[in-house]
Amino acid sequence: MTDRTPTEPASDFVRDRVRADLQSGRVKQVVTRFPPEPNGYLHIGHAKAITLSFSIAQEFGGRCNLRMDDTNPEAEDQEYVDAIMADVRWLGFQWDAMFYAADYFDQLYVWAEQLVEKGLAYVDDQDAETISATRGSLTAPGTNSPCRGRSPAENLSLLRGMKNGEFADGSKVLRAKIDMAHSNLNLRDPVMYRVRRLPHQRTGDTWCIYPMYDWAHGQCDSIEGITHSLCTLEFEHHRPLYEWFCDSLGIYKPQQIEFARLNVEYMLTSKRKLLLLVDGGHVDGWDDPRLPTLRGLRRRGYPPQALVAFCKHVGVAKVNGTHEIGLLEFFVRNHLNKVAQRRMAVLDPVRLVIENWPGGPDSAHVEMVEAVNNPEDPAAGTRSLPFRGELWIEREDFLENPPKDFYRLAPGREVRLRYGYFVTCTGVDKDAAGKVTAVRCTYDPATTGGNAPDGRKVKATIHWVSVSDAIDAEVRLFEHLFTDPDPARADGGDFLRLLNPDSRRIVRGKCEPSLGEANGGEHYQFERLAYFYCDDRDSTAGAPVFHRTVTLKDAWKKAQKTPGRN
RNA sequence: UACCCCGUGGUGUAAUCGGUAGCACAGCAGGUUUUGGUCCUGUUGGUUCCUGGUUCGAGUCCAGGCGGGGUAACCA
Repeated sequence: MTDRTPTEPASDFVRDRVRADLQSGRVKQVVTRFPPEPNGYLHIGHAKAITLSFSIAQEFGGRCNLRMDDTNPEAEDQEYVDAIMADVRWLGFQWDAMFYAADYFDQLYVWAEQLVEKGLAYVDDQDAETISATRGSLTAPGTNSPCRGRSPAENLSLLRGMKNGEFADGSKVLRAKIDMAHSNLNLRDPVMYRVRRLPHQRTGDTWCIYPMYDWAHGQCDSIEGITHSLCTLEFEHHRPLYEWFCDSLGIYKPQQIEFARLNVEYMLTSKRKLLLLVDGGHVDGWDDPRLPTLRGLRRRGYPPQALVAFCKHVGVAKVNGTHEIGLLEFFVRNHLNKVAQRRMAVLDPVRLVIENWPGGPDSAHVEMVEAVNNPEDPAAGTRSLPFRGELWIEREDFLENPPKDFYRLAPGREVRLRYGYFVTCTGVDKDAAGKVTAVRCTYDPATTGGNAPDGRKVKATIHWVSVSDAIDAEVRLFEHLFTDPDPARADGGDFLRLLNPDSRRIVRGKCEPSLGEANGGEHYQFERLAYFYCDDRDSTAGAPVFHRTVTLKDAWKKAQKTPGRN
């Protein structure tokens, strides 16, 4: 951690434990770690684990390592290692040290021989199916392998043979000798090493035997002096084995503490399901803005600070629950409100014609108006915008027959064009089908900048963009990827049926000219609409692409939906 | 039908050694406002899963139920 100043620790069962260990003297300096397997991309669930381990170290003045749990070369790849490092940094965390489980393969092997010599591990010739079949079931005990009685000497020579490549892949495994009838299936002689002739991204062809998770994880933690090994609930049953290995080896034994993984409505974090979405072409890739991957959320425009604030806020417990997506969105809006510059853009344009504009609506007469960049941040300054006799306004900001509580534009009604003038609707043009093609109005030249010298009020202020100055931009409007808040509920591949067909809608927006210079990676608020992120992948010079991050709260729209349904 | 973990308003979480159930989001109602945003104020929701026990006093301790989750890869 870069900042080692202890901050105010929150209160939860993990921190209570850490505090107690510090007080009792069992632990002098807290050391945690984040141990991803480099076989996939990080998602919001990992963000919680990362935030937890890193911030606990930070709060208690300790250290936190990043460790690649690369014990199975099958699906692991350097590409993922790089992506994971980048994502952790993006969240704003810096590890004190970076390690790889593969760095400990030599030590692990030495320890394996020790266990063999102690008679606590043996080489089994049975194949995978047999081992699985003899493990018993949840309710029935397993049965001993015929190889279980081999002598330490024979096991040692067999183990060396495995290591030296004398046996075919899958023909032999090293197993811990514990108890085939144990109620915890993880203790029914778990496999420690398998023979697998695969090049490892870090150790190359050095090894043809690779350690299993259980045989590696605790010892890696031990070597690094991890004091609190935080992991998710499904590893609870592994803790006894984690401790059995450390105890049998007589090495330092870290404290494993399990917590509930993060679940958020409308989001899926299962690696397998995410893979199905990507491989099935249901999304554009691992960084699709609709995905809960960190890379996806980044392109959606979710600021890392908001993600971390959310993760800290939800806390940590042992109950498996699901968070409302609204809470996450609250943190996103909360952050963006303070940092995003405001701009005007019209996404569903209809023409507003100012009949009394000097020289006529389509005259070259133009006036520059000053607009505030961010009312929450005076330092963001102002910009000027061209105002003319023909403007684009949002189609939904005009209603020919408005309900009583609609106070935007309607025949005879006066509203303010933000930073521009007060305009009064004088009529409407429609096509043969009855669709509004233009809204007509007159403006009050005395209301420059949107200020009425006589102090009269208008109920609404609407946004606009000058027709002849507008730039077109591709705008991608995202919604939840699924129609059901709990897509994981559907088992198998069924969750694909819950995909929201409207999760991405692409429109051409009419944007104020300054948006032509938007750069990838920038966050904006399009006033009265939503927060948008200028995509750094698809935007090109002068042709920005905007991603809707999250809409602004909309009291009007909500009022429309709730009372009479919608 | 084995073992392990868990059970506090709609959601998530808090409550020093047992001592009034708090916070955030959401909801609702006002106020401010050149964004129906932000901000400010007020406010509705809980028999702390149930039953019994210990105690002056139980969300907290004990017992028994009920409910939810997890676990049977040569994956992690």
